[in-house]
Amino acid sequence: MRRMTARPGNAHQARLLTLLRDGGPNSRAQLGDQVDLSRSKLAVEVERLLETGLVVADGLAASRGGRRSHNIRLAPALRFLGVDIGATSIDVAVTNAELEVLGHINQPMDVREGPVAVFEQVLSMAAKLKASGLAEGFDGAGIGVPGPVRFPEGVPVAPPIMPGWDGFPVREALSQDLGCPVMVDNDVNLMAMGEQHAGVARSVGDFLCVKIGTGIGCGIVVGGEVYRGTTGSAGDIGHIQAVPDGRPCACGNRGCLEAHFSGAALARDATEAAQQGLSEELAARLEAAGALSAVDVAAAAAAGDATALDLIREGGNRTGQVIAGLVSFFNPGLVVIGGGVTGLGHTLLAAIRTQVYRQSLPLATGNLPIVLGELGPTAGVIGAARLISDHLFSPA
Amino acid sequence: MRRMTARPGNAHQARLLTLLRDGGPNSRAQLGDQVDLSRSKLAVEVERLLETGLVVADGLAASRGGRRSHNIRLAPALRFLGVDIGATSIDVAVTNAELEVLGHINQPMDVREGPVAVFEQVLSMAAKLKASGLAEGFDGAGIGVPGPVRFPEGVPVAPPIMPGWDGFPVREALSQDLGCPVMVDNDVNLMAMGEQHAGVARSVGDFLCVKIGTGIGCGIVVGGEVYRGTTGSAGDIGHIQAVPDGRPCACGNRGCLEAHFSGAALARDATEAAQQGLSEELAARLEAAGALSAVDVAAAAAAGDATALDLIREGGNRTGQVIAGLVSFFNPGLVVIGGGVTGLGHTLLAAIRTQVYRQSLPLATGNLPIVLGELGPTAGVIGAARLISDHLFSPA
DNA sequence: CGACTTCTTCCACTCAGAGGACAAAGAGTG
DNA sequence: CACTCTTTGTCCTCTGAGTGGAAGAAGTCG
Repeated sequence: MRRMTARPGNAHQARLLTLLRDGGPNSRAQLGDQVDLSRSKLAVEVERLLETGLVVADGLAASRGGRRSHNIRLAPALRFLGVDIGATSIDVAVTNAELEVLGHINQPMDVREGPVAVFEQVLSMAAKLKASGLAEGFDGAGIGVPGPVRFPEGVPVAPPIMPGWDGFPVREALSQDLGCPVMVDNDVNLMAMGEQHAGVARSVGDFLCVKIGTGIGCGIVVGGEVYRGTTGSAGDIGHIQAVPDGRPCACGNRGCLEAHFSGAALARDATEAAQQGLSEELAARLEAAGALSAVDVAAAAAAGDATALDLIREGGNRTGQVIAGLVSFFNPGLVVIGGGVTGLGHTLLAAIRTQVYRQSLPLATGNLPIVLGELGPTAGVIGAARLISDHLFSPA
Repeated sequence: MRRMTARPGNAHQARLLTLLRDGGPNSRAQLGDQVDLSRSKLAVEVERLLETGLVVADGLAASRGGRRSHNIRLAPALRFLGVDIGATSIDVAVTNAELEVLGHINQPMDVREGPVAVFEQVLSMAAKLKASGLAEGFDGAGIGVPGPVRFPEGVPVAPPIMPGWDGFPVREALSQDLGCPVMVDNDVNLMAMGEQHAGVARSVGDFLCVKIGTGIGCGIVVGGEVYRGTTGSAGDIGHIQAVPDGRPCACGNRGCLEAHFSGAALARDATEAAQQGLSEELAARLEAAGALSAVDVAAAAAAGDATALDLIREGGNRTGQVIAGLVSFFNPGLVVIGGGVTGLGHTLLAAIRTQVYRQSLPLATGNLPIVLGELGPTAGVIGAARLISDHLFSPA
């Protein structure tokens, strides 16, 4: 089939597309209730959208007490590709125009293998999804990378954990290979957009989304929009000092949050504890697997291992201290905790909450929910799909 | 004279008013270059503004090579009142519609005397300005208070250093007394707006404005707009933990930045040092005045007193640490340091810069100026005038 | 003085959008 | 089933915002 070529011709059409995306199939009448346009105007714009093929008729709606309305919906053949490149694995998903995930695959891979190898992998994963009959082609793709991005150009800048990616024209290259429009953003920002679109952050205007994975980052949403900072490095909280004169960090400083708590730090601490004989549980796992990861710590904690729980609590305290500072500064309406370590679950959450509620002022914490992300690994890919759909559903 | 009653009738007129406010008198042709409207449309809107009296003719402009243009400007009789209520003093100023300060008076007063006493004082200061012939009345007033504000209603909420102000209807009360529209905001936000309008932050979209006075606060500007947070307490960085298990703070926690460095903390430290005989300079000043303030420390430092310099450096380090965290998080394009302690000047600035440049990542600090505010005590009142003019120059 | 620019006004024309009238299609009622 | 009432969709007219061209007014420059 011919892929999506049209774009909304004006702001009204763009608004209608987003309503259909976020609210699913809808009747003209219901749309009219939401957009504050005259019926005639609405009819004209819907007609134009139908002509472009972005929107199709979808049967009759139930009666609301009078004549039944004809439903319309976004073209069911539209497909978006959501790609979430993590430090150690890649998530790729296909969604329809309503951003529902139709297929999702995950594959371990180290970003440090460089952009060429990574994108080869991404393309083969995308091909696999296509081959399974979920899509005949892609109308757009959103890509998340684990480092700062110059957003308008879609190019990673000075990514500490991604040597070889600096300045690589991700957007352009992938747009070529996939043959569709592409947008690139920091993975944390995409997670925030995902939780905003389909997760816990619906209907919250200003919130923070802290992602604890191999590193630690924070998505910042202001007035419903992701804030990226002057150079695209906003939310880079992994290198905030959490412990004065603490551990040396890869960045050259000491005591960075990331050096004391993150997937990588946790694995290292656990290994050390196991070798020192502090925990039989962890030692057994180390023996079995040859190396420990955050997942092992989570499992050990779930099994009641005191050392593992201590590690998590300790890390949660550190993280909570930093978040407390951010809460005082930013006064968000919600804090979402997500990322690979969500498996650490409520032990971690409790530690973070304790610190934040203790250290920040009541006015800021009074009505501040601190919750785990709802979408897990799909947050990133949904956010990626959302990113490209926001782009494509805005006037050209 | 009759005060300003009209408001711009549409977004075009609002835009023209702001252009005239920020750019001074201007010809129709020059305005046309900036607004992307057809000449005819522009002429119509200007005509309407002239009818309302908000704008008046102002002679002929210089020729740009052809027929000379007729200048127009904002009504010269328009007057805004800018009020900046600090913890220990009150600033009141009158500005014209271009937000130029025509008169400015300052009077010491403790906010803790409560809103009634303070506003009595404010009104008498405003009356004094009026009596000196600078204004026949006020078309609007902006008020800054040293604590969080529920912005839409213009009401202070839970202000720690302002007992008796919680919930006081500042906006409504002053609007009654002054007989003109009033807007209320946190003093730090107003300082940020002032520096943005007429100071160092012109043409910067995203920046932080750290005010170190009796307390410490931070104005946050995102995309040219002040960000106030969910409950109006954004930027309240005085109670971020700067020293683990540090000094007890009035808020109930330990180690808050404000407890270790602020006008109040500095005065206390200096007094202590003087009493312990660590500094002859400070001891002499204590003897002479009976008490020490931040100003004394600044003077002693200027005179080369080692103890005073140490105090400033120490405080700068602490503040710099906190700011470094904020820079990593927020990735601003500029950091402005202002407030009462600007007298501490470059010693303080150097200490802050050192910390920030050392602790934050290069991508965030690479092109990040950290500078002292340019406007000193007028930043607040200019920001206040800007606040109300933004309000009045927007469509009703 | 004449040629060329720039500024301003006037006017005809286009077009988005509102809103009313009316027809179509359903629900509810006796 | 006949009737009324409601909701939906379409058509048509009207208004007002805005554009762009033409022409006059008021300059500059050689």
